[in-house]
Amino acid sequence: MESFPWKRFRPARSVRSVQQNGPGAGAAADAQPFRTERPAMENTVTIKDVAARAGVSVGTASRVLSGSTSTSAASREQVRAAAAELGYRPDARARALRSARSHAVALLVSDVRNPFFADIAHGAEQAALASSYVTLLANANEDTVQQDTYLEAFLTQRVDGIIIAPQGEGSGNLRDIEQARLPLVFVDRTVEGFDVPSVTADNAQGVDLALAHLASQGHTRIGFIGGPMAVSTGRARHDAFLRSVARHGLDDDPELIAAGDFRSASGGTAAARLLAARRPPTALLAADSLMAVGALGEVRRQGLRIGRDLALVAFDDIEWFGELDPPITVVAHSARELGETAMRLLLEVIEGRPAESVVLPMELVVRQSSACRQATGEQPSVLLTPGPRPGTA
Amino acid sequence: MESFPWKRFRPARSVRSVQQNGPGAGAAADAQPFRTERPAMENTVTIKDVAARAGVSVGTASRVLSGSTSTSAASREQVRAAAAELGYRPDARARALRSARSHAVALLVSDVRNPFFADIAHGAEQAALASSYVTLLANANEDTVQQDTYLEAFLTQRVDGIIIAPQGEGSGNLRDIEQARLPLVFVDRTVEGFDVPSVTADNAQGVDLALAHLASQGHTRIGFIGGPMAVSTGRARHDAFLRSVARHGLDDDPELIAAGDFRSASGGTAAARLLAARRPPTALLAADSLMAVGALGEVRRQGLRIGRDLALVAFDDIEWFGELDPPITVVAHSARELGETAMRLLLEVIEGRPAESVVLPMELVVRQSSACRQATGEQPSVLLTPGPRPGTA
DNA sequence: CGTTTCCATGGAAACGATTCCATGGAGGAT
DNA sequence: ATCCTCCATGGAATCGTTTCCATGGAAACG
Repeated sequence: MESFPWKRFRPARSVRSVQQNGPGAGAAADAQPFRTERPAMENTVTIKDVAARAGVSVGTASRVLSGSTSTSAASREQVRAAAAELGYRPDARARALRSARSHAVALLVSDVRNPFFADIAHGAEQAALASSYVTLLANANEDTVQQDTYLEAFLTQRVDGIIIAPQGEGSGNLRDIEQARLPLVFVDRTVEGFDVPSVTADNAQGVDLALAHLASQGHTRIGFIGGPMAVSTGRARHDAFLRSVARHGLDDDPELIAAGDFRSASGGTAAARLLAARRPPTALLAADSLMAVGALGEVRRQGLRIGRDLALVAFDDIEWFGELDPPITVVAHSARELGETAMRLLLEVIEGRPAESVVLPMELVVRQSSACRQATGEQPSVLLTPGPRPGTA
Repeated sequence: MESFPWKRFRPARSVRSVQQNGPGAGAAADAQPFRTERPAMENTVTIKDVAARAGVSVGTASRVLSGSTSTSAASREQVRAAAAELGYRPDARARALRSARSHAVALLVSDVRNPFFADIAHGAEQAALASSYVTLLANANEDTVQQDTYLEAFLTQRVDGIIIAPQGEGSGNLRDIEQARLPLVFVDRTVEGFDVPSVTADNAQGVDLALAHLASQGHTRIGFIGGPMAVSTGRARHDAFLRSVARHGLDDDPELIAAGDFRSASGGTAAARLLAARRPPTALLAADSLMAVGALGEVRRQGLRIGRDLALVAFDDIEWFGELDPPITVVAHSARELGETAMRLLLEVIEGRPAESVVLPMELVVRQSSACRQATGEQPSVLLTPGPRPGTA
């Protein structure tokens, strides 16, 4: 496989595919094959070809193309032209192999299908792109084993750095990464005992904002739909809830606490459990948006109306939360900003600059789901007014 | 940088990071730096080290580790042991460089934040993982330029294949990919004139299911919230709508058609436009889930009730669509299956096996948003019954 | 017992880039 | 004019792996 002339010519396609999604009948079963004899990409133009065409050495070609050391205007032009004509595309693998820099970073979230993480991913990805890094986005699927599988893959792919929303305790590979001093940043979640910069939300503040808001509406029995204790945000919000309940002098009935797994179904079951308590809550705080959606459905199924019979506040805002009926009050931080910041931190670490952890403040966005004042409870508070219909900030 | 003994020993961390997300005040400003003098991963164990430790040549070590040709039981054991002890992790880049196979595939969707694509991504990713391929997931952001940027990146990263939900017409890089015969699969969308296997939904059938359902409820004026015409699914659903309207003898008033961009906000404005028509529709069909959510909000803002005053059917099911108020009727295909199938196809193409395009059938899931019979119109149809409250399939 | 076959192995080439090193020439200073 | 400096360049080493080729020895076969 030398620099044969065939590299310059593109052979006409020899076989053709089938069935360009004809709007016809359902399942297609006939098998006109789509063939590719030579599986990988053929027709690769290497820097050697470019150099030959430009009439310079590969060294010079490389210098021009990676724009490092000084080159003459003449050869610069020659090489550029040759590269353009041949449609040269540098091989990132070869480049990375030699220069110990892949310009690829990895982002491992626990579930892309969770809009919160999708936003994080989006933010991080855009930030990476702006610095011309490629992002390998992967999905731990809320599963420690899969998390480890991907970390292993990132390690063998020799990415320049990793952003992770970690599951559980530090797995073996996570330790390896830290010890190998591969640039690593935690986003949204952290793991105890890891010496790694992180971007997180101020969970304590967020819980406090939510409870202060509900307390000011007269609620004293507030149910908490928490996240898994294996995740740092789950723990943090749970602990913050306890402290904040105490601070505001609310009922600290253990029956008012239920745990979910950050997915919508678990929010439903948790809500059911809370509502079945001997003295049910008059307001709910969900530690995550998807669980809030689940709770919303369950509450409605029980014939209660959120925003009238029961107040609901959720963590994490989502684009369409304002479109729900009723629009849901949230304590939120911009997930996109979380992702962007994490990527910024990672790139700084990669470039050897100092990076410090960031804690983003949370913000309360009042919508109609928490418009109801405490009414069903036993302490008859102020007369029930329609409540100031809050703008949908 | 030779095979020095330090490779075996992990130097103690020399500097420490800061601030493990103390729940303290919001913005952290003090700057105890987190330093990484040696940016890339240090401490890399190569196959040479493994070979040396096992007392064999690198050739033998490679043969054992990649398990290709025959090796003696003795050396196999030696090499395995040495690799394990040293914590050897093969360098995927070097491996790919030599063997022209990276075991990485790329998936380019138009917007991860759209739950539909998040599901596709999830399905594809899991399928890839099962065949031990890594997935580079990227986000075209509904933007042709960014799509091209990522395709360029994939090309230089020398991925083994690409799955894409393409934007617009075939961009330059997309053509290059086809001509280079790099394995390529379209998912959900296609591009005219490309000779590439695809996995799509049977849009014509889907539209027809929806309209048949609405027509059977007595609706004759059905508003269509379409997608962008620059996207194949947008065009396909639009055309199918026109045909299906004709087939069922419904009103084909051009005022009943509005176009959005597959994001929730555009669904709201489209709904507003439709409802402002001289003779407004009694039912809406949205070409995408997010636009349906937007429409839902707008309709409610106008004081109408979906499922009572106005029927709504949407394309693409989402986990929490059943949790909305009212639960939304959809014509759906499993997005996860779409992703899985696309990945299966891609892997087949990569391995040189024949692959044929797949058209997945769509299914109607009746929920309450379409429970209302036509009532506001002028032709007094059958007496208004409560309508068979359909199960939430 | 001699010859052929086959298998495991070591050494080296190759993959496609970057980077080091030596060199020749141009230009500036003396 | 001579020397020194510096810049552009070609050639070669290198990154970590796979794969080709040659070889030595054991097994099989006559």
